[in-house]
Amino acid sequence: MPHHLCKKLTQFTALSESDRRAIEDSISSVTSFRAGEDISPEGGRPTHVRMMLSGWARRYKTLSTGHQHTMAFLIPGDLCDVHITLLDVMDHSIGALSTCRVGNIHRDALARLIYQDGPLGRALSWATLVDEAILREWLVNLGGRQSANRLSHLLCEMYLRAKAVGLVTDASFYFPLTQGEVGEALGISGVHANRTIQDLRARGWISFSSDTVTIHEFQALAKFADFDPGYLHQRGTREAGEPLHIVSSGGSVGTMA
Amino acid sequence: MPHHLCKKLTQFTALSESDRRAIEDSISSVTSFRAGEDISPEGGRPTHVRMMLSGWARRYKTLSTGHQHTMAFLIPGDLCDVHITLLDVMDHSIGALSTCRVGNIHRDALARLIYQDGPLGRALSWATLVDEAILREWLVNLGGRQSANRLSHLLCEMYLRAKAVGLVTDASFYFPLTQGEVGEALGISGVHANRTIQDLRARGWISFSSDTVTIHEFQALAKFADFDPGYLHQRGTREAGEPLHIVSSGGSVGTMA
DNA sequence: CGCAAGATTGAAGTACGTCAATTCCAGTGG
DNA sequence: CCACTGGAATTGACGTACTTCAATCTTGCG
Repeated sequence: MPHHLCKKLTQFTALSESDRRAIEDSISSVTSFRAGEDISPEGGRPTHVRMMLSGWARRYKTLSTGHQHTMAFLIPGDLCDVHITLLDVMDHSIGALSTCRVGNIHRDALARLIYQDGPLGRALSWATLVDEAILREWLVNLGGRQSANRLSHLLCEMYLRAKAVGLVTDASFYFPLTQGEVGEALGISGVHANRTIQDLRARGWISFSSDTVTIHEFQALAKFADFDPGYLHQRGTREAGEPLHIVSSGGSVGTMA
Repeated sequence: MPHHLCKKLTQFTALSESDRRAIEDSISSVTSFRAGEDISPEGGRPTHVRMMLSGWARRYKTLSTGHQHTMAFLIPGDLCDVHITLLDVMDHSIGALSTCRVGNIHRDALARLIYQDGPLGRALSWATLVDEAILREWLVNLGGRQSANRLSHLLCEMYLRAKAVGLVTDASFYFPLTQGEVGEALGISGVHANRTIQDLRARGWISFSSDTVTIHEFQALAKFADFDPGYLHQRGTREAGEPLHIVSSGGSVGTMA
């Protein structure tokens, strides 16, 4: 069932049927979590790497003040604890933001896949490096922009990432976060997250309904956020001037099929 | 000459003489840069990975507003562009903060070292994962603490990292940054960086003289910063309750040999 | 000695935090 | 069908950490 991971990896390279099966076969079991539960706690020594099958999760740390800071959002197709193939101890936690199902892959099994010489190994390494690039971009986003631009940037990223695994329909995608959780990712308080969301909503660029965001004006959002999709290293977003998502001519990318 | 890298890797695993020679032999040339010069520009497609031999550098991005944000400091023993073994295009820049010498390693040569099955390959992968852990910690630092605590955290980290490669003498180490550059890493203005530094100086925890910092009270600094060295995954800082650097009893760690 | 870059200081503005009250809304039980 | 409930969203008022601008002072260095 790991459609999403395969779809994601396809951005980097073509996968053979046996590669797909190798991923499939590496999943030894599937576990479900409810919103708020820890999938993998800080200080733990997990023997298995998790693959997100459905739902959203977050990578976070808790400070001694009690504040929690989210470092990454994990959506279907993302791998959780890849580094524990070498690093033994979790230096942060993984928590479920919604009901979610995760596939468990033994660390040795993943190590065999990722360190093998071939398309699959390189594709998995690529995915890990992209995760790191995303982390760098979050750091810059946090350090260099103010809240409204920051939120715009986050939404642009999640939109493209969701799209890459086929989870965007009519410019809308599942977005199960409370405003407080948005704040924990942007480094702002829940109250200010609310005001920031209202700002973007008043501009007509986005709207929410229950657990779903809709991006009405991707262009405007991207420009406002100074969003350059290059860091996602998606096929077509960076190579030799073929701007797939950011186009200077008119037309809302958000409404593309 | 890559003493520093070898010393760093030794934290993770013992290296054989042939491993050391393999690293040594992989360096095809050495280049020097002056402060302010770009070692590797954003958008570039470098064929070589750089290894810091001497001096300090930074990993940074430039926003459209002109603001630059530093995502990492690179000191002797650090590798610069490891991800370009797979990611082709640099999505950020590497810039020299002081005069520095870097060794050039062809991306294919590094790939052979890092993807090989054995202690050296695992040690290099470990170093890459630690860099990522540092990045996560910076994100949390930026998002969750205010400037004085943030600066304290940064100084604690750089102190331990410098120490790990043998660059700390009597609680002092080379620190060639201007206050403006400190600000670019902490996400604050140069003016505020100045006031923040004065704060820590007034508390008697640190002092500067020309290009050198001295950490007078590592303990106090670490406590103030809520600094937990676990993320550095250094030998002895995390495993089975043997707190090497953070001890609850008295005595300045900063003055240890 | 003199210059330029960086460090320092002051004053005034702004983005965001905190606290606390109110409203909204989905789910639950009667 | 409705009243009840708890969590989340929203709003207002006020405090504060930081920014910006601009002046002055230090320091390294040719």
